[in-house]
Amino acid sequence: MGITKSEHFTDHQNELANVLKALGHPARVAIVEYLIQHKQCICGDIVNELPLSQATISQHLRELKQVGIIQGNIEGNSICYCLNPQVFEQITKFMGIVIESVTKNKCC
Amino acid sequence: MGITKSEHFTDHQNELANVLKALGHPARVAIVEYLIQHKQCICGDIVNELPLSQATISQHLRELKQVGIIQGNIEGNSICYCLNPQVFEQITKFMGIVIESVTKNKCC
DNA sequence: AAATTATATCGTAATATTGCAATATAGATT
DNA sequence: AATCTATATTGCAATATTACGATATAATTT
Repeated sequence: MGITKSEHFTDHQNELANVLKALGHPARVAIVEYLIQHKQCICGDIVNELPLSQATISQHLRELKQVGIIQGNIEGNSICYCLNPQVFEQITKFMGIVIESVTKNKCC
Repeated sequence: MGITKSEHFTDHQNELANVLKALGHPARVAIVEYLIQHKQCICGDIVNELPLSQATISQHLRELKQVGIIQGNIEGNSICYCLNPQVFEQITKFMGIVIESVTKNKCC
């Protein structure tokens, strides 16, 4: 099929999965890492950095933006993108719960 | 195309992306959450929990196992799965770096 | 206003993912 | 050893993702 049965899962599960899926591509990890180092970017910066076409980079930026990982502000001619901390706090919170749970219990 | 150009990215970027992609599906988030609560599971437990077929659940478990999110130990007839903390520490480390970076710099 | 610069969108091809029925495998029980 | 129980694998259809050339849009500069 290829269609995820989102309706069977909780909002929380769907939202978290969407954010993690958006981060689940090396180009998008690379974009986030670029933003960690350079604080901000325009689309052209990433086009120069990664061996992907402008159209593809624009698409990856849109995906990151759609789930709130980055935000874009119009700045004259171009659009300035930067990281949105809230989403990462959500992810870290989830990971923290997992780690806490796991360290308490030995595996079978 | 549909093919990710992994060869253009670093091992670290590919590995992290693979783990996050594996977590990027609500059914697999649900499986992890089940493991947080119940410490361990066999395939049949998840089949009873989620409205997906046994074949589909088995496939999701395999994906989680492939990237090291869970580990499975043969226990007689069935296979006992549980969470592997190392992978989550890796993710949390990455998220921590992002959050530290972002809180230091205002967005454009 | 024409040209330039920067980004987004459209259309399309190739590949990947999701999901399930059917079947295979393997240990446990009778 | 035949049956049962638990899980994995195979094959397939439907849908999603990835990537890019071509083109559209919109602000900037000449």
